Amino acid sequence: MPKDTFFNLPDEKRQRVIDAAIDEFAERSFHEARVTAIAEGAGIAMGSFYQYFEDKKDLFKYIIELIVKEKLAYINQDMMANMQNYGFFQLLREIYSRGLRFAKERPRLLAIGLSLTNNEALYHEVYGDHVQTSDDFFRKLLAKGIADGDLDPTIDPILVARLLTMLNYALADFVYEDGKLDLDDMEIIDKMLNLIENGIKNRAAALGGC
Amino acid sequence: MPKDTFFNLPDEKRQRVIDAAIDEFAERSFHEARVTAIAEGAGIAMGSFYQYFEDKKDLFKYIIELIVKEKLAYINQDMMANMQNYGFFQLLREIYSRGLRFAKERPRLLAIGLSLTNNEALYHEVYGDHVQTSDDFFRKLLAKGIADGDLDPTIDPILVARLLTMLNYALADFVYEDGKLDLDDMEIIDKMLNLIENGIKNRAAALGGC
Amino acid sequence: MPKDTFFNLPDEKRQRVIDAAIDEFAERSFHEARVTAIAEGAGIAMGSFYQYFEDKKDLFKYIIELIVKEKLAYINQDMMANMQNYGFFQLLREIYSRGLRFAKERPRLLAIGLSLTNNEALYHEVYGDHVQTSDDFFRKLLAKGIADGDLDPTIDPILVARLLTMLNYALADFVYEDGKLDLDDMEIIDKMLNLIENGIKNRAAALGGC
Amino acid sequence: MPKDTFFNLPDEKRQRVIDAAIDEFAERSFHEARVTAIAEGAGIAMGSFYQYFEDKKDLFKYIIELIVKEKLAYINQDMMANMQNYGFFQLLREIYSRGLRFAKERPRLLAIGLSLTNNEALYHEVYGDHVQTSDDFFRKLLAKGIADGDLDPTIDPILVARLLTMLNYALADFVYEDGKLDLDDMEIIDKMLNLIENGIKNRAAALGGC
DNA sequence: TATGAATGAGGATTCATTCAT
DNA sequence: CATGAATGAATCCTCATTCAT
Repeated sequence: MPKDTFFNLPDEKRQRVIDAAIDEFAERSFHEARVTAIAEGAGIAMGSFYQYFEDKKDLFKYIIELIVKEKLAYINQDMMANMQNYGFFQLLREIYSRGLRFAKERPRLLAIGLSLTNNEALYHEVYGDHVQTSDDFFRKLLAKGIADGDLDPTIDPILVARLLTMLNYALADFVYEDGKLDLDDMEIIDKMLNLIENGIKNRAAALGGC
Repeated sequence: MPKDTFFNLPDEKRQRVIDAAIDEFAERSFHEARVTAIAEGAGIAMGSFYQYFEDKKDLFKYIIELIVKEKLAYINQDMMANMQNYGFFQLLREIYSRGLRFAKERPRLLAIGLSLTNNEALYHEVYGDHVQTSDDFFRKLLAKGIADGDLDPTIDPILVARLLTMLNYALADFVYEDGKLDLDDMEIIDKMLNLIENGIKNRAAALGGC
Repeated sequence: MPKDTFFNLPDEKRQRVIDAAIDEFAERSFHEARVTAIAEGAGIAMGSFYQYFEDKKDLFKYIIELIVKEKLAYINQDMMANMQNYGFFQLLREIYSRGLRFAKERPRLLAIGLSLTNNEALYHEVYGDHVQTSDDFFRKLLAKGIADGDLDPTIDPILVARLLTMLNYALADFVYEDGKLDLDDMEIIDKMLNLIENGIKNRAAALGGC
Repeated sequence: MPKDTFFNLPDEKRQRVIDAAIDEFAERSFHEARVTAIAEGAGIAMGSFYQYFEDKKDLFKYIIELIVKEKLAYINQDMMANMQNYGFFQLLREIYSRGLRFAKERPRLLAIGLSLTNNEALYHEVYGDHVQTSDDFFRKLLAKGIADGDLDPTIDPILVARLLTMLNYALADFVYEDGKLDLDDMEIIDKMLNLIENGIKNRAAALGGC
């Protein structure tokens, strides 16, 4: 947790530090990121850095926290608060499209987040054990979907929750790789939702006799 | 490419070096990994390391090569060679189950591989541009599946190929997180294949009138 | 170019660093010179060295720059500015005597300069291509001497310029070898100038019949 | 002094070692020269090197010895043995032209020799104190020249001997810098001898009334 | 609180020389 | 004698963090 001195900083200066940190952490892994580069990027003295933060990790955790907050801001809070009024696929579509927008509009934040997922030790240090997983959220969503009769009741919610999480990352990755895919955003999402809904089996053939 | 001196080493010693390297690279990213730790872990002098390898990257590339070879050894070469005799889902099941076995039996190798996918610069240095992607493979498989009438011909093969790749990673991740899931291997795979095949929609309800 | 931190140092400390560097570079070639020895000699931490300089070469270039400046300070700027008022041999005498004084008073600086002339690669890195050679200067001087009628117009200015440069080095060498010669400075110079002027032929005999 | 094992080597192999050493020492200073490069260049094992030589310096001294011998071979022994039959300038011309030929035909040997002159410590270790100087030789030559009436008896033989030595180096340098001068060899030498003989003063003017 | 210099613990790499076979 | 692997001291350089003002 940053020191009080950091929060007492004039907004503009505090923001400069945050921006410099995001720049550096987006570019390099936590270990490779250099405190000097951040201080220089923010236009503050090295010594000041340690007036504001315990150490490099302290800043990093703070940045991750900001990213999580920012990510949440992308979610349609209103819709989430009134989940019960929406169908499962409607909600899923909303979640994915907001996630994709975040990825496109905040690519550096996304990069930092992704890099964190690849450093298990650091990940646990940042999130502790109460790993507020995206899995948890999807599990609830799935439970609701089954209860509402939208979903096949025989699916394994734990497995599917994980897959939905992974597919969310997959979407982000498409963006991160910058346009490997030539579809516009909603088209990708709708195709993906269709797959999730119906799978890839050639149903026409299978249902031929129907 | 390691120097001849390395390949002339007695098997036991060479293996010690490889093991020490795998230990270190599984634990830390390429940048964080310490040559000293590897040398110490292998019980050789620092100087010896540089008799065997050009530099740290030289060793790393070699280890990656070993991992790729090892991974290939897990694949059912016979089945792949006779692809045309098998159905799409049969092949996919085989691929996933072999991949999962590799992940369970060689978790450290998997970890190194995953960490490499997160360092784009290094990744390209190791693989060059001829990156024989898993995507490519799945695209061919999908084309065959559509041609054979196994798959819905309206799916987007590029998107689906990517999703199949991601799901493969997802499987590995389950294992890497060590038993978060309480299903046995084939059960996971079959459930996953079922989802891929049929999606998660409540078909019973939908087809009620049929 | 040293970093600002170096120039912001208290004079005394900065001078200590410079002295330690001169000591080391006078004793050992650029490659042999040890940064640690310089840091230790200056009483600073290894890390500080790299706060002041980019790297070893950065310091070396700076020292060379100082030497050049110092050498220039030995030259009679006034006389050089008013070259046209002096005869060729008068100017040459001045140049040689000033050069000799520099060599005697700053032997370590001389040693560094001489050692640089023996590392062609480094030399070019330090001076680039605009190598303001001593040859160039002597060529101009010779042209003037011929125009003024002081010099035999049939001499080859390029060759002679080079020889005058070499003789300048020869003078420095006498000094560097510490008193191999028992003449006092001006006597050496006058003898040398006499040789340059008249050669070593026994003119008395040759002109006997005149 | 190389060990007996070295001298017992088949000629061809011994020569390979010598050539490899000359290559390396011509390219890099003594300190920078790598024993490994020499061993590799000669096609011998590292261990063998130390069967032949005490250490790197041992080989270096030996190479210097060879160079001195080779240099002597360039001198017209016959003429030197019968010095008394030749005039001073005749002998000087011979010495310089032979020296120049050596420089042109054995540039790598020359390079090694020159580099040695720039490492005083090493120089003394190689030659000890009995520095068989070229100076000594020229002094004798000058004494003879004066006795014969060829030279101005008022010159300082010690100074002039040194200058003649330096001019010899100057010649070598011209060659080493590869054709900075567009004169053919004998022309350079004759011009140089003329300068040494007569100096550069405009004698025509001075002797106008004669 | 701000500053920026000082510190020193690493870490990669080189290479002469020794050693075991 | 030949071989070539083994060794480890030396050296440059980086950078998080501390300190003094």
